Amino acid sequence: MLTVLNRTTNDIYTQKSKMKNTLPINENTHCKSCILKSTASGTLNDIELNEMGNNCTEMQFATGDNIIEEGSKNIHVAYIKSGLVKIHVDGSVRKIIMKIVKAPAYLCLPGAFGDKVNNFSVTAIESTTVCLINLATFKNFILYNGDFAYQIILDISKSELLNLHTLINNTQKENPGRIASVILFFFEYIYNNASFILPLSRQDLADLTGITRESASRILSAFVKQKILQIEGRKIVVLNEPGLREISEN
Amino acid sequence: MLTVLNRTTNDIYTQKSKMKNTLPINENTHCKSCILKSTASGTLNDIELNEMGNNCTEMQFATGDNIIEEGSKNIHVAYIKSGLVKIHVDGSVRKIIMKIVKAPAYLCLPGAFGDKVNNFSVTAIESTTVCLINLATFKNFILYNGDFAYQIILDISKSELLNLHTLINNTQKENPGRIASVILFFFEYIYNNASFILPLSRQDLADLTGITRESASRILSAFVKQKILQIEGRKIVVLNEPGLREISEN
DNA sequence: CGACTGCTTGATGTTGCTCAACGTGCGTGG
DNA sequence: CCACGCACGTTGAGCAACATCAAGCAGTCG
Repeated sequence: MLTVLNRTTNDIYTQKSKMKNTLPINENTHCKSCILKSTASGTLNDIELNEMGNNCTEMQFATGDNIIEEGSKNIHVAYIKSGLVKIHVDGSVRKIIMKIVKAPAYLCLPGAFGDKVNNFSVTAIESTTVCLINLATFKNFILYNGDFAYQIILDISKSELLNLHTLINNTQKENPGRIASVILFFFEYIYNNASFILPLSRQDLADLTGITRESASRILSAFVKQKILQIEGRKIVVLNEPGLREISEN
Repeated sequence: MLTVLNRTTNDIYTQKSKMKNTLPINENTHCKSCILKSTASGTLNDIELNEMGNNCTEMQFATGDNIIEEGSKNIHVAYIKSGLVKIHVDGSVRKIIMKIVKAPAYLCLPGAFGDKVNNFSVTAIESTTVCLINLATFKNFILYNGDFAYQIILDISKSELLNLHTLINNTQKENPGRIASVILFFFEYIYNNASFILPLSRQDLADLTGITRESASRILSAFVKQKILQIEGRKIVVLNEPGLREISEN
């Protein structure tokens, strides 16, 4: 059963392996010695960790690679050990980027349990390492290890409170405020540095904030004119953080 | 410990009992015989149900009564047995109604576990019966009953997938589409009837869709002119459902 | 009766989308 | 190799959608 599952996992990813750089690193991962364990996995004992190792595939994705495809069957829980991804829905007319998630984190846990198929696509926006854990194995840990279950609930809860901010950001603010918030998010939360390379195109930035590409571009230009930002392609330097913060709060 | 908790619960609600009609119905609720149990509670055995009964207060709220106040300390899990509520955040400038929740349902589970204080206010918009369950008791069920934990995770997951629709509704649609979606929501999901009394003011409708009171009013008037709706105060009759659906899909 | 709340409608200004033009870099195929 | 299509980025002009401001109306409560 375990090996079969592992093979299934591989099959899926070898079938569509026109992707470059997308290779399983380790089919029988040694979760026991993993130093990037989630808080939840920290509650597992050696036997459970061994079982997790037997039912988990670690994979490496390059920038732009598709990690999870919307509509595909839901047989894993994805945990990102390192890297950065975007979670998005690609509608016919417009795309929406739901959020940017940095490692370490579980991806779309509510999606994994709420539905049989994936509700979102996930794409790497930096080089990213992912553990794909067999959903049945994961469910067993929830059923038989209360501490694990509790940590998972905490994890989902916290991530949902963050979603609230996205919703407020995208419904209550004018466009410059939305862009400012996203810039601050990367500054403070992702890179913790006033100077960084934005891992998103202008189109992505627009999809993340629910505005058009043109508006996003114009707003960035305006920020440069106001000496709030310095921009060179995707390289951004925040020159006036208080100013940016004021705009983000509208 | 159990009785102390129960007394604490009561204290909170007697202190602020300028509210009319807000009375604990039953301090030692007989959860065992409750026919409105949640799926999660269905996994509890008699001993656990008895413990839940000892740590849970059932209360009745009238329309307009505040059930949970934003910023208050988080010591219960709220479960609505019957009725209808709005979950909202009252900002200084604007209010946001996050969503409308009908019984039976747990309220803001992610809020209960993700933070020490409540992130939202909850207000009854129809006569509503609520069970307030001691948070520590609830946590124990998660820790020691895997089936319960799993059901709670399913519950949170499904509710979060619904939140996605809210987000899409409020970011991807123009104002008439948002209003149309809300009308359809009450028609199909809440009342299952083309004719109903909207339990929201125009202001609430605006806060729920992220638009202004005036716009909401104008859009409703337009729908009447187009013979899509018939409106008399808060009474709404859907005359042209396909038309409404088309607008809601933009 | 006046004060107040909830609702509606009109006039006006602003925001931001759409359309369009133009430039750039990249990959593909002749 | 160049020509071409294509995604990305920037900027301008015009227009539709909305918010804001303002006025007025009906119902309610003290």
